[in-house]
Amino acid sequence: MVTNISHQGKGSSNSCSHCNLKKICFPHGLSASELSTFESSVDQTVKLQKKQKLYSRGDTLKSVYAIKAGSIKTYLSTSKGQSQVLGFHMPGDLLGFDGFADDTHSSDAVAMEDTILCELPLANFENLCEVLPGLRKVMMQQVGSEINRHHSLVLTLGQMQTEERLATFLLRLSCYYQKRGFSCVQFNLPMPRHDLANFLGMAPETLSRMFAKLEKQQVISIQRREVTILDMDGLLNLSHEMCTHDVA
Amino acid sequence: MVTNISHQGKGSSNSCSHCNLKKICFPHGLSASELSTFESSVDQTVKLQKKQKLYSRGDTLKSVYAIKAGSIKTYLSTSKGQSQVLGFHMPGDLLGFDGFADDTHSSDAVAMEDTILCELPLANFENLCEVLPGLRKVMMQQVGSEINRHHSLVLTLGQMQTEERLATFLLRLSCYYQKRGFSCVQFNLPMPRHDLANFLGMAPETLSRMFAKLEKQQVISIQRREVTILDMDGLLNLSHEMCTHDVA
DNA sequence: CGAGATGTTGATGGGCCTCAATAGTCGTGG
DNA sequence: CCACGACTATTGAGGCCCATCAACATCTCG
Repeated sequence: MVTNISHQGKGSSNSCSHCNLKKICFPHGLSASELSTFESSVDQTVKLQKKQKLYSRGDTLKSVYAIKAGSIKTYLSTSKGQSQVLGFHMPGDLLGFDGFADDTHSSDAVAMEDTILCELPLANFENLCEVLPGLRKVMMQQVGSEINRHHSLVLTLGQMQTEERLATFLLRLSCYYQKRGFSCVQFNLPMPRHDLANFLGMAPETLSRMFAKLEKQQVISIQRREVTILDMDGLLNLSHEMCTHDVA
Repeated sequence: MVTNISHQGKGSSNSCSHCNLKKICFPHGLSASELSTFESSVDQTVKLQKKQKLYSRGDTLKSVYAIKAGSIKTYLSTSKGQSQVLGFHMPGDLLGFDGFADDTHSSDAVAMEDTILCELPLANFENLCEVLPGLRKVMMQQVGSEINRHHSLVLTLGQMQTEERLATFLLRLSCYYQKRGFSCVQFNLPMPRHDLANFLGMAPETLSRMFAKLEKQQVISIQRREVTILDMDGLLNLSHEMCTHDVA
């Protein structure tokens, strides 16, 4: 269960209307009056240290979370000790939809680095849906985006070879950063090789070899976790996919 | 676009309160009064012939659908002509969540046999969410279930070997039929080998070999599309997974 | 500095894809 | 009723992609 999580009450920093993520986070699409109603219900901030869990499989769904800073990895575990990374989540992303089916989380969420999240308790959320039509719309959009991301991941894992999986991932990450105002040709991988390989359904050694292969083709250059895309068209050509979806 | 679809107005047969699927479909969890409000908005029935499409990638989201009879396959296509089956949907299942992100369908849906669906226009849906708290709850549950199914599929494709994928699939299908009151040890595969192999991320030949392998181990018997599970524990042992999720 | 975590590179084998041929099934029409 | 072709499914042979094992290099941090 969740223990040792640092909760703290609402402070001046916890104002959606002044948050620099408001265009991609929860409040996206809410009117000014709706927003003021909304932000008064986001009554807590959660702080996690690196490797600390936000929730585990089987935990009761208590809140929906938005990442304010840091990053979160979600994953499933099997009875045999295997695991599958489901996604890497960054500022502006929402977490907790995995618990909607039966109010119980079906996956695990852990902080990849020190992370701050905004917490919207489920009871507040349901009340807000009653009075804020815009929030219902936003929620359905967010849920739809999550489903689309899963679809893309299934396509990647089911049909692509390892090189194409990596190329596709890099392109999505590039788009993802671009949307948030960062460079789309140079960025850092927020996760270790081990996690990325697992996410992409391959062995870490294979991932390393594919990075080397892309470097040799002069499509990218990578040092440790810093990626530079040298040939965007080449990368697109390897991935056979338009860059239309969010990163998963 | 969708053409040649047979729409017909509401008739006596289109009553949710008398539908034998009401426990697993949309109305699940609605009160009696909510249900009567709800069913007056499900104003059409859609009939599809085998191989006819319900919607295609890029179509505007107009309605959410519930399958009344028949079965629907959803899939993604790539620019290279590849495709990935996302799911096989049967009576009581809902369709259309893939369009919530931007009111545009991101996948294709086609009838695997002659199929009848109940149609809930999006405008009605949004109005109903305004007045029916139970509907919002049900929708979030359904969406959560869909997300959980995707999670399981990602795990299957990302981590399992072909034999384990098939065993897991058969177990989920077994649970699925059991929930609907059918036999969990003998049932028919509603899809051809080609589609099932694609869904499970393997070549049709590999799928055929895995069926043969399971037969040789006397875990199942299969003739054409009729499956009989001979050794449920053996199947569970091969799949390394509890049977807790709906079939995808 | 030393230990553990992280990442790279090489050698080897196996799981599964591909290609090909055969068999079985279904729908259609003579 | 059966013949025919199209579709679906099975089975075999060969080879490649990638997992595994192992060794080494690099980085992080107490």
